[in-house]
Amino acid sequence: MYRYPVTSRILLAIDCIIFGFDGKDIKLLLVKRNLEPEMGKWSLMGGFLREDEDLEVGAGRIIYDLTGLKNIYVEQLETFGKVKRDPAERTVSVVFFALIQIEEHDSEAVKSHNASWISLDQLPGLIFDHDDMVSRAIEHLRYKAALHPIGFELLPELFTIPQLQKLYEAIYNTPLDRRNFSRKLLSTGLLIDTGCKNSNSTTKKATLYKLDTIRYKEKFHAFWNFMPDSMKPVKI
Amino acid sequence: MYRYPVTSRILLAIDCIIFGFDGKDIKLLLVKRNLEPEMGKWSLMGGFLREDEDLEVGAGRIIYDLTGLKNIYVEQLETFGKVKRDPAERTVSVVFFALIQIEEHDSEAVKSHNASWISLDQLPGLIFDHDDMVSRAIEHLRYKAALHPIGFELLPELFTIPQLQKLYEAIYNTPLDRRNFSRKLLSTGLLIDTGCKNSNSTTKKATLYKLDTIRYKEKFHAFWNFMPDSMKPVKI
DNA sequence: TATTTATAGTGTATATGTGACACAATTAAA
DNA sequence: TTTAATTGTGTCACATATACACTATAAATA
Repeated sequence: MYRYPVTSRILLAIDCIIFGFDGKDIKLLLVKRNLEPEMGKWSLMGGFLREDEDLEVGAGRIIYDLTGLKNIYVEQLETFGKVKRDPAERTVSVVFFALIQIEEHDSEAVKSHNASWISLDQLPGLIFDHDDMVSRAIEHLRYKAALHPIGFELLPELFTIPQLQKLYEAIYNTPLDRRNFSRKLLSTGLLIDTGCKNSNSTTKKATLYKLDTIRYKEKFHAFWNFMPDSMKPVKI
Repeated sequence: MYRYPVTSRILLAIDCIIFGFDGKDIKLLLVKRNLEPEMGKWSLMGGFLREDEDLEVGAGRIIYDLTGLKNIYVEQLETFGKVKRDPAERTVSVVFFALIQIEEHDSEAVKSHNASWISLDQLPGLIFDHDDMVSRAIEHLRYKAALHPIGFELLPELFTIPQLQKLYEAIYNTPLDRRNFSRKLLSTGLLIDTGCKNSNSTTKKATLYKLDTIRYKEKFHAFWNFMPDSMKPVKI
């Protein structure tokens, strides 16, 4: 078989930005790096692409390894390839963006990888260009959440409207009007009233909804302009 | 210096999707491939990433080589990495998305590369997964043009509102109402009336505008919801 | 048992933006 | 000078967004 007459072949890494929401804060799953260089410092969860592996498969493997979860929301974000980004050797990193339901993760696996959930406002400095990757991912989260109903990916299967509101307030770091938020959300037709009530609450119990997964797919592009203009994503 | 103990290093390609607009149709700059495999077939313009080269620099080099243009609108689109995407050898391709002013390109350079401008509705089948790359790029163009004022990148420095309208009609493949289009455009405050008139027209001459580049940067995120909902990007 | 406190749920008036549509103005060719 | 093609501007009805106030529920407490 023909092989290209080009000398330089490059190491390909995959790094994963894994978002979760604990009901109050948006969090990232970060690990203490267990290999040189920069061993012991905080970084994104990553790994090297295998020869027999598609990119998304590699990302799925890395995420499964750390969280025990499959079939979650993952998209490719951007590829970082500055010549000097990794001091050891030239490495190009394809960065993936994942949203998970934080309750579902396998805490044993997380512990064994020396990983932790860390709030966005308490992020430590990360190795290499991982800070840039995170900035880009937060920008993308804000962008995408204003246009498409991806917020649900961060919530449990059953959720209340106040929970959803707290999520959006966390994403955009801004208070929202309860009444307008509720009306706008319900008008999307994406929520199904389960009839049940939230039992956690100490006062009036909120209605539990679930996502209408059929309409979710239909309406994935019809969620535009969900956030007010003043909240439109701006680089941070 | 430390080097990672991983065996597989991979060939990294860059492919560029270059859009132009001739006043009537959106066009892509495609080349007849001059190396094996698939020599002689249509493909995107591409090349291999050099060892000493950042990704964007590589993309800039490839685009400059073909068009003679620098400082144009380029963004990274997506990285394609299916194991079998290139039959010769595993190659991961980082795809870039470029918008150029079609009048400005160096037609000698284009000719010497066996390249042609081809309308979106007359695209030939392309090699490998380049068709997928193009689909993704068209989707991205529609998405982005509805949210950000990038259409200007495809027009000459001086342009008329009817020209701009034809551009958006071409992007979304739909007729738009002249009056509403004009009102919406002017309300962005991005256009500066040059006082001049278009001389090409055979009937009433349209006013020539130029882009307010300062407001362009300020308003890059404030262009949301520009297209009607019915035109929101849908996968093709 | 009544009251208090915290949170959830619904309604309305006003302003703003959008889409549909009609008419006047300009230019060159017939 | 009439005609045909294209550009520029105005208006009305309707939908949507925002700001804001009141009612309902549940648990703790007086």
